[in-house]
Amino acid sequence: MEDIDIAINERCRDVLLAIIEGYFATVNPVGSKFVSENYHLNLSPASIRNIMAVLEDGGYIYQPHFSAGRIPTAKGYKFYIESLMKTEKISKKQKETIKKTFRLENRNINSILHQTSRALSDLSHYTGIVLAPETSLVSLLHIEFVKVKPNNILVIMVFKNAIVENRLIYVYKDIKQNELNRYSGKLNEIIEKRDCGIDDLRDIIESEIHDARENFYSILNDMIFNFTNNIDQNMDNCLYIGPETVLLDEPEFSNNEQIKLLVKAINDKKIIIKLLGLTKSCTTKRIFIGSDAEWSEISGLSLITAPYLSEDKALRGSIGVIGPSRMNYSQVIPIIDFIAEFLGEII
Amino acid sequence: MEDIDIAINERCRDVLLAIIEGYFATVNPVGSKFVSENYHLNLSPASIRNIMAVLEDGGYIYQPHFSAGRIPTAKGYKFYIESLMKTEKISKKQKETIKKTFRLENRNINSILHQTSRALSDLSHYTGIVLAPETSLVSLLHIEFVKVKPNNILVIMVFKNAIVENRLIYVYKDIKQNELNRYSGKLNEIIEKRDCGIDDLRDIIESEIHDARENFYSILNDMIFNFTNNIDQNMDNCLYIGPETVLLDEPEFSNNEQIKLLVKAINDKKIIIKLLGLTKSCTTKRIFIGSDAEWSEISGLSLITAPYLSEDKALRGSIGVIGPSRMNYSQVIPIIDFIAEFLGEII
DNA sequence: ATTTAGCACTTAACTGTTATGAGTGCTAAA
DNA sequence: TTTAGCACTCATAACAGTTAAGTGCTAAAT
Repeated sequence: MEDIDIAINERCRDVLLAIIEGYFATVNPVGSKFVSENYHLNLSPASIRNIMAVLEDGGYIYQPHFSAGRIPTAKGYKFYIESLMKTEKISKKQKETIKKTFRLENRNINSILHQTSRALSDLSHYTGIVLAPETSLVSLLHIEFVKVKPNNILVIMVFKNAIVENRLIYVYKDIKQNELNRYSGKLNEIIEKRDCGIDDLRDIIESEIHDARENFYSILNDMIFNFTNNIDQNMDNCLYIGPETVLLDEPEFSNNEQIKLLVKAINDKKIIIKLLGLTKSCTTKRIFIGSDAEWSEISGLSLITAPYLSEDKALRGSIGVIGPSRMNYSQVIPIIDFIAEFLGEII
Repeated sequence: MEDIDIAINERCRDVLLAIIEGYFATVNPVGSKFVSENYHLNLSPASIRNIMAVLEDGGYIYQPHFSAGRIPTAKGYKFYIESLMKTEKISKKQKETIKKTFRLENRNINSILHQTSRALSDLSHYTGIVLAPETSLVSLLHIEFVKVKPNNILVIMVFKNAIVENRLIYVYKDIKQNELNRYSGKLNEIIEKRDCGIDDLRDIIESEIHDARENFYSILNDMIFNFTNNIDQNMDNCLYIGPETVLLDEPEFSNNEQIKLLVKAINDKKIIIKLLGLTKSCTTKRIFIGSDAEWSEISGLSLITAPYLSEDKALRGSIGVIGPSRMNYSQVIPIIDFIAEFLGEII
């Protein structure tokens, strides 16, 4: 299985490009005759076969069975994307259309992310995904305690990026709303004075408000414990996935087992979160190709991801598109790049 | 296609029961010989064939092709569930286990609903779904305005059922946090005095606070417009669906097209919301069987739903389980009933 | 030194035939 | 009223044969 290191000359590149484009067009293994007839390389099938043998040694293409044509491998796709493909620039008009699809007024972050995943799906015609930014590190803007019923207090925390999180907590001693207001007032004072995240706040409280009542401590403990503890739970909410059913109709998923793998791969949010998470901390886009080292679970699918970053750099997440490996990279990649940038601007 | 009205006597019932149970066990069309040999009805295959012909005329069973055994129809399943099946009671021990799976402390409603869908999935071994209760009709408990940045105000509304909703709105005139606090203080006074939902509040404001500044009106207008306008959007969030991939491995979905239909049916949330919505306003459970009048899109699947109702009757939603039509109704139904009741208690 | 034509070979996919087995409906006997 | 017997239908699997696509290799041509 180890690829032989081969020198890829001009002719090799041409043939590889022809195979990849031919495969994109027909979704069938591409043979030497087909390349010779449809791409004006001025080479006979026999010559092309020779070159194909070289490309196969190099690990760029493979044969599904002995007497079949060739199909690009993950390595082949990567080479294509990096070196062979001509990226189409996204037109100004298209940019305007994208911007229009976001109704910007009166939005909470939830619906922006939702809308982003839809925009990605609509424009790429594949499945758009959006990983929400982490909130745990963002500074707090406002805290509110609301007594819902005896012993039940709703803790609402507003972060500087307008994200609102809330938890209902149970306290053993009943506390009046008035008293709760005093607590929250005190905390908001602290927050206003200095920039602090949820963990910082806890430290500050411990070191500064020694005279606080016990209640106060227990509420805060519960609150923070709960927040940090529920992150894992919230992971589900953090992922916005567009319609996966469009992928089902792609010709490579005509086989029974392939379909099941596809559905399972997309429903296995853990893996997708892992892959998108890898991108989140990058500065540039990444491409995962099915059966690749990083995404070995399924072949035939590709995931293109790009990070986004809010202007104040407090918010960091990533977006992506899942499609068949033979998707139209030259169109999809600029769309993702643009939407990632645009999303960074508006959040 | 019209079913002939037939009298179902004791023997018919026995044979139908045998066919249904046989089909559940083997997932294959059930023939007369099989029934005769495996169920001690003391009848020869030939007699059973005669009875089968009657059941087929009545529309309770059908043949996939001429020389095949019989499979229950939707009508057959319904008759089985209503008249033939012995419902297993859920044991006290099982009840305890269910209760334990809910960690009750420090929860927001989101995670409770999430957990419910998981519990449904785990216990039934199929796909659990939960439709969140409508919030638009619930009374308000608390309102808060937080200035996020110039011209951007975050509106947070807490309802009496501890549900928190928030929207970021844009206002043309910049308002200081102090002034916002005065506004929210005023609104909270009103809310405290009388029970009112979001629409009521608007009416009260219009008729009572004539001296309010223009800003105040415009904020409120935006806020309420946005809330009522975004309900449709939020529908997506309202549905919690358990793992659908478990259904893929059921033997009836071995065929290519069937799998696609299955995935599409489950991903088409509109239909599921419609079906669950039908149940929400009912007082008792309902069962939808695939290819039925109400759920014609897919055959082979069944949806069992039950409404839940909070103690104060303010919250009304529904839960359900999607599984193959030959699922173990006698076990799944009591589980759903119990969880629906339990969920009503804890929210 | 390349390139290519020619040829033998491999494989998947399709075709047609046949056999098998499961299950039926009907009729006549018990 | 029940059942044994029989002719019939249809799906499925197995088998052999054919076709078409595509390959690798070698020897001839450029």
